[in-house]
Amino acid sequence: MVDVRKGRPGPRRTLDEQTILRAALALLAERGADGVTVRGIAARVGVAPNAIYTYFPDKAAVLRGLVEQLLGRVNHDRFTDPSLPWRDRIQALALDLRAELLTHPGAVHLLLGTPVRGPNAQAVGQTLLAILADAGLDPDNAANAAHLLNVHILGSVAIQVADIDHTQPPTRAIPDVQIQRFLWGLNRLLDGLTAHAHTSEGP
Amino acid sequence: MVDVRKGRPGPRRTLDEQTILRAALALLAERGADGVTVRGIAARVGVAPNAIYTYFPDKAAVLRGLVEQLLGRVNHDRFTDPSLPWRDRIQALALDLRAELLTHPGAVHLLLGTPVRGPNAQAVGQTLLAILADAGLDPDNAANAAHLLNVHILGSVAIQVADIDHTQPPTRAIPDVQIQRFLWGLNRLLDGLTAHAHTSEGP
DNA sequence: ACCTGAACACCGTTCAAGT
DNA sequence: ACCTGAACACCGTTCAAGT
Repeated sequence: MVDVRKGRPGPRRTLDEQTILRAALALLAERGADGVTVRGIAARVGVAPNAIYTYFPDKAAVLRGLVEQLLGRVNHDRFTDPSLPWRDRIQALALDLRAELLTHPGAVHLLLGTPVRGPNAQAVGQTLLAILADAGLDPDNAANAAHLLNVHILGSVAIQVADIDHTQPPTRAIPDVQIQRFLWGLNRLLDGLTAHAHTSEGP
Repeated sequence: MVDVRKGRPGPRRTLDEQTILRAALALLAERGADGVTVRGIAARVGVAPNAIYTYFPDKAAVLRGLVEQLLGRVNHDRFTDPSLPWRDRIQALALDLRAELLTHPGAVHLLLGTPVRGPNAQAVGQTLLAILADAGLDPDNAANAAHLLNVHILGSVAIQVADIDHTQPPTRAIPDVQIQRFLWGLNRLLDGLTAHAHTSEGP
């Protein structure tokens, strides 16, 4: 693909950030959060362990990139249509995020262990804020509500994952009770937001 | 202090579970979650690393004990008095738990990384259920609500801790904004529970 | 600039042995 | 039963060196 002049070795440019992050994501899926290892990633892409440090300053940076990659897989643009009821849109977005996090066991621990400030994270946050504005919340309340929803989604998944684990990654059995509890809580929460939005604005 | 007969070494019984857990708690306070190490605990109590395995089967068991120890420090009995408004009691309990978790940075990651099923954890859960029953929730709804509150408390603290870190453990600066957001969310949530309790029981 | 080999300072855990 | 010394199979990260 790229030009290979005559000498073989030297700066071979076999890697890039995306390749590393893909390997990390695969490792996360296969071996869980503890399986995401600098040495493991390096081995998977066929390189010496310290070669990773050419692309990332340290492991924490790799994990931040991994989380970003994960959030990029959530298509939040689907929920911007203001003609749909805002409750439905938030519920759908919450379910999507939850599902994406549950697909990669241990991803939540990364989410909760690393400050999430990348572009994809902000994009999801903006979508959420827009929906909440449609719901009639002023900016301050919308910010609080977005944080509250974040807490509920991440907290729910984290606790669910903590209670399972011990088993192999291919735990695909979908616990129906868990999703019911998640939705029950989400709806109580949205009830509370509705009530607050009504008291905030006049009759 | 203890009797030293003639031969010095042998089964010296210098340790017990409590001593180990106290050392682990100190380590958690001083060095954060990653600082809680089998070797570190052993060094702190003056013993070879593998001596710990006489009292705990593995590190995970030590962490479970540590979390239990932590939950034991929350005096939830104070909030059983049914003459006080249930909202106030839940709020006080939530603030207590939150404060206890924030006192030991990294404790939340242990809470979220390990299934919590010990007696102290169950006791806190029972107190919460009792208050929710006083609020007029039937057992099913009370169980869901207790879980929801759990999620909010643990999730809030986890996100807050994740956004700080990087600094030394003695970060005692109390962020006022964080507690306001925590209470705002908690109150939205309680609003939602109130609304649901009213629709559940007749007029 | 990009990669490797070797090393450093750590981990959790196990095993054989001593008392 | 309780503890130690030594070892195993790992970590993340750094450093000097090669191209």
